[in-house]
Amino acid sequence: MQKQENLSKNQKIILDLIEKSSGPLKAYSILFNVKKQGIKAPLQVYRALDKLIEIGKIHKIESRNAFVACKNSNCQVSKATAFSICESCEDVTEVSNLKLSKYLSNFADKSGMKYNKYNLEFFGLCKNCKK
Amino acid sequence: MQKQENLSKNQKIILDLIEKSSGPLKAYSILFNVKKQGIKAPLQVYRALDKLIEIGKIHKIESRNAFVACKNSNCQVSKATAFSICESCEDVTEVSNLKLSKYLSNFADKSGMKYNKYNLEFFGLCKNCKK
DNA sequence: TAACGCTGTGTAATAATATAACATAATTAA
DNA sequence: TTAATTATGTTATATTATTACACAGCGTTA
Ligand SMILES: [Zn+2]
Ligand SMILES: [Zn+2]
Ligand SMILES: [Zn+2]
Ligand SMILES: [Zn+2]
Repeated sequence: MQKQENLSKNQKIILDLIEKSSGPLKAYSILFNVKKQGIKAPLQVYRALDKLIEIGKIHKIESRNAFVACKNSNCQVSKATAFSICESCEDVTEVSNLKLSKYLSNFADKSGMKYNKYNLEFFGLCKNCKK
Repeated sequence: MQKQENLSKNQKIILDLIEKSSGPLKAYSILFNVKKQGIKAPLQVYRALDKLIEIGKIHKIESRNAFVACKNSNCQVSKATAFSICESCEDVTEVSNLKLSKYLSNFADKSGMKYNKYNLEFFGLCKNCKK
């Protein structure tokens, strides 16, 4: 895994912001929040996001167009991601369940396709919201 | 399940187009293709898409912002979807595997979340592309 | 019939998300 | 030290999706 020390300036700024956030952040909200640190254009944000995704430091929540820090310590799983998303408060938690990831990583159907990556999003109501 | 006869004019036009397509369609490509049938504005397309998704006739491929017809006959599974996506040719196939859907529908982790829906996207190379 | 709720339509404007194109600097590899 | 690779900065633009408002059609029901 690439060390954080190897990240570029913009990548560090943006990873730092995402890691400190309590929930998923959207690209333009990230942009807004890093303007004071000299990042002025969407592309600067998207480029950093792309890199951070590539090295597994963050993940994109596809159904929300939002980005979260990886919560699996020393994550190797940018290619095998699962999240649970509360449809009421929009809280997102990264699911880390070894049985699930093994099951999905080994999944094969009759299509003859070779999978090298998956993304799973569960939806429902979190503990708080289902009260 | 709602029958196609109950669909509105715009909904029928758009479902028909998606069902006849060999792959996922994007919203503005749909718009372009139904202009001759009197559908002129993005919102008309998105409204029909929303309804068709709601009743399970189509699904959205979240990672691609594209829409496909449901291939599970008499589909009740708009709340439990799985797709395999070829990263080379962008071909998309709906995975229908009873074991998988049971496994995921019953999945529960320690988070205390009650899931009522999931979406799973597998990525890889299809038969043709991995040659 | 009239009032109402509900679903769908039409239209214009705009918001939100993401990328293309081009120029340059910094870092790494050969 | 040349070349290749990676990152940056900037402007413009493309793509995806929603807000807001006006109105039409249909079934319920008062
Ligand atoms: Zn992770
Ligand atoms: Zn919640
Ligand atoms: Zn389906
Ligand atoms: Zn392919």
